Amino acid sequence: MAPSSKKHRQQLTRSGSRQDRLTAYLREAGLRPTRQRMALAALLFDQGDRHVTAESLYSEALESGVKVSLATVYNALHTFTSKGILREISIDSSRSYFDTNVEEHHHFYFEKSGTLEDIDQSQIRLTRLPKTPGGLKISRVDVVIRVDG
Amino acid sequence: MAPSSKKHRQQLTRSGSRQDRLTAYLREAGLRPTRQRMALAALLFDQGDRHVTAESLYSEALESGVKVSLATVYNALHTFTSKGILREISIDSSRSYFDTNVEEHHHFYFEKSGTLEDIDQSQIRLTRLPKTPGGLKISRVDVVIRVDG
DNA sequence: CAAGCAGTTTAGAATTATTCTAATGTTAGG
DNA sequence: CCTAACATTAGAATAATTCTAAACTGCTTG
Repeated sequence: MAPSSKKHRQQLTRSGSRQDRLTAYLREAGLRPTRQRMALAALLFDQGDRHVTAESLYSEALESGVKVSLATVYNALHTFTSKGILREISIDSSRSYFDTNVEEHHHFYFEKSGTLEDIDQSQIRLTRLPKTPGGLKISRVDVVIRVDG
Repeated sequence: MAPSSKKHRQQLTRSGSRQDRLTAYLREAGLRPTRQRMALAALLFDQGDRHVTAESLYSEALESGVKVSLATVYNALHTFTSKGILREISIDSSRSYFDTNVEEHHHFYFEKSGTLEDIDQSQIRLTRLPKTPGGLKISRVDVVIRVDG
């Protein structure tokens, strides 16, 4: 027997510190916590660091019974990125990844599987960066180590 | 008055150390020096280090009166890359660049203009690379410094 | 140097990834 | 509750790239 929608909502709210945390997270980023965003945020942020593509997240969402369109997934990923709660990584012209780790860090790229793995910033020492042309400000430094496997 | 085809060919051959060099270059790479490849190779390799996209090279070819199709440009770029005389760089999911500099080196990426500039390997000191997972072999390390200009 | 085959080129169709559009739905504030 | 601002959606549109199958050409052989 299915719980009444009221009871169900209450359960969600009660067991909801997770929901509440996500809501707060989106709000802090200046985003309205809509159903779709909440569902996607749950998939993204409830399981440690992740690297997703629009398609992979879309599939996951469908599998877990969340009703969203692919356009919404693209929207959410870009919006999240512009608000700083995701980071976009482009390895291959055919694929753009979104990384839930927004700290300064780097990546291993596994050529065969096409997957990424984070490398903590402390694991790589970049000394002697060259002067930027015209003294332009560096907005980001990405190191990608491609490995054959 | 147009030169006879024989004379023309002779001229090309005579003034042709450039042509000959390109022919040799393609041959060494294991490629047949066809008209289209020669024309594209001339555009690519006769003017120092370059960063082109398929579209940009295609435009150049058309402007300089070379008859090639876009498909051929893609073909040539990928073939050249697989033979090691070009190097592919993906900065942005929407654009793939081909770099005539195939030495180990790195890049500045100018976010506003969407252009690249080489950074000699000696200009960056990468110390303490992390161990690769499973001891996998590193096939390449790319450092991209994005600058805001 | 003619013949033929493997490797190339081509136009256009097909595919893939992503963005746009405009209509509809939802959230949050008063 | 009402409403304005913001989000979502399906489907069309766009952009970059790849595929296909037919025509062509460089190169080796006879």
